[in-house]
Amino acid sequence: MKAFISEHLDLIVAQLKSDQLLPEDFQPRIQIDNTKDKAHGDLACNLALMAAKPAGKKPRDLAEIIVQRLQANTDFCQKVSKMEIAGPGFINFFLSQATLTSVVSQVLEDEAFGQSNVGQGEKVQIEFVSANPTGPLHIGHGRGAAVGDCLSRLLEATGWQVTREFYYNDAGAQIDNLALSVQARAKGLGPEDASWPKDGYQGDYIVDVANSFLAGDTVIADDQQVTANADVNDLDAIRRFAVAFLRREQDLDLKAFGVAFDVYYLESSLYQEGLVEAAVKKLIDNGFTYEEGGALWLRTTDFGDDKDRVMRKTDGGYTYFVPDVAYHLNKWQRGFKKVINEQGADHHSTITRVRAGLQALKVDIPEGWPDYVLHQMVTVMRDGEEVKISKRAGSYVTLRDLIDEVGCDATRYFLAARAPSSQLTFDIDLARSQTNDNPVYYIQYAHARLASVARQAEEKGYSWSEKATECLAQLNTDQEQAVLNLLARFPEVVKKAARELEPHQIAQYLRDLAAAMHSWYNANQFLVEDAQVRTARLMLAAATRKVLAKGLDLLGVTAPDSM
RNA sequence: GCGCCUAUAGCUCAAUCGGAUAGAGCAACGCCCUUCUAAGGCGUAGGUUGCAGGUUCGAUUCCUGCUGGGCGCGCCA
Repeated sequence: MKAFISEHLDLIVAQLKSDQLLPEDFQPRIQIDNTKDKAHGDLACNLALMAAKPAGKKPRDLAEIIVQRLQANTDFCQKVSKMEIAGPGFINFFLSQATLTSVVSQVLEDEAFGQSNVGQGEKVQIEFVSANPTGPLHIGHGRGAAVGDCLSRLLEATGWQVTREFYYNDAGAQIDNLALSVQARAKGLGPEDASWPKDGYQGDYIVDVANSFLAGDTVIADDQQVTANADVNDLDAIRRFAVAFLRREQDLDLKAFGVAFDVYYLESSLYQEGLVEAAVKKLIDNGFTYEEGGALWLRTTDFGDDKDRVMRKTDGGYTYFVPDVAYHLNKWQRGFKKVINEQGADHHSTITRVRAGLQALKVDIPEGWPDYVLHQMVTVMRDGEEVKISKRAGSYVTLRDLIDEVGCDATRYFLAARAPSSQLTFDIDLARSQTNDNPVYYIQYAHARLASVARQAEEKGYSWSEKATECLAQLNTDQEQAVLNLLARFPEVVKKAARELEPHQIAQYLRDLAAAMHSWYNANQFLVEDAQVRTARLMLAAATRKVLAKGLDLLGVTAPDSM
């Protein structure tokens, strides 16, 4: 509908230009907004405000001219029943009843309602979580999982071909530390012993890994199968087993969270396939490196960094961002013109380095590539006190804890319902309480109520057809109009959330829609005697239920038929 | 010291690439279950949008400078 009005306004602008009321070079970005206040109609436009100065007229006078010309168009007036000039010069559009209710049949008939083709089938890769296999996933990973998966769903809904990818370091110093820690536990040592590895992982899960290793267990993860040989002196075997064990554990957590990946990418494979060496050679050949103090440096300051960065340490090993550059070159070469990295804001300093490295490769990668979505830190509260997140201390709140205590739906909703750029306080006590403090229940309850209405309509033999559009004129209460307006907004909300990479906009929308539904439910009885009214309400109820379910699905939250 | 994020009602958060009177939930108070699920609804109260400037018809939004909070600033990842 916005597009419809926008097209007509474009025509008006063209007319005004040819009538010399507007300068030829005037290029307005015509903005059609949803109104906050119903008194302002359904949609509002600021064209007269934008064009007033170029036209040399008062905004309200110009608005008057625009409205007159629109009123001359009968096609337009069929869809827009009334126009008003308001405030400094807004033009408010009141949609006709037929226009307002048309969304009901759209929703009921179009299984793809809300979807669009903005992405035009282009490939996009979303890398998220990417936790190292040194322990169970913590709540920060949970936020990454929730946001990353919702972004994936949003982009799928807007016509992109999405690859979900998980990258992990299976070979670095932290993995050595992991292996040493497991070995120490296998030998019966604890953190209190003198020979306990320096900075060893102290969490209880290390004991589990050690016991499983000693028991000769077999674990399967990421298409690899590892059987423990129970030899506490075989550090290499311990390393392989520990990585597989923890990867399996992480995958079970992610599965319980409703998140699945298409690709698991191992840092070690970058070395095995020579991609790191190839990238380094290219950087050297391109002249962006120099040797100093026995190390090899990349001149990242050429690309906006505040100082140059070491690529190859004096011990011959590469610093972490070098394989990162090789990895992203590989992403590019796999044909991903659009890549989104969802990661914790504590790693934001890598962005400049990776982008600098990619530019220095000189392979025509665009300057701002790839995109990043950074989520801020999550603070966990329990019993009114902050629970510290520390991977090495082993006393952090795991994603598994949350899923077990709070439930998958509520956890996903809480972690995705806030802007990623905002810090998040996760109050476990609040989230796990079975009271109505929990906003996800509010939305799910709206869905369950509508499902219940549908059941009872069926029991009473109140059948209806999706084609009964003539009944829709009966939808004239304030509450029904509010629901209709919100339903019509759904496609643009999905598009906007996808464009701005902000899943929380969906959560916000769903809350609004649920609120409108609950108000309606309380104000109007659905299963009334009047067949016309009843059918209209059942149709709107079915459409609302469908959109609630679609929205919840974008968040990865279930839409229960009863609660 | 430098970089990124952030500051909105008592609390947790929204606010459409700058729009009209800044909105929800929780907490507080008052109502509504003989009616399709009260995990609900209706109403009241609650604000100098951290501070000071600037840009403009219009600023929570953009710019500058302060102040407070978080994260980062390693030949760790």
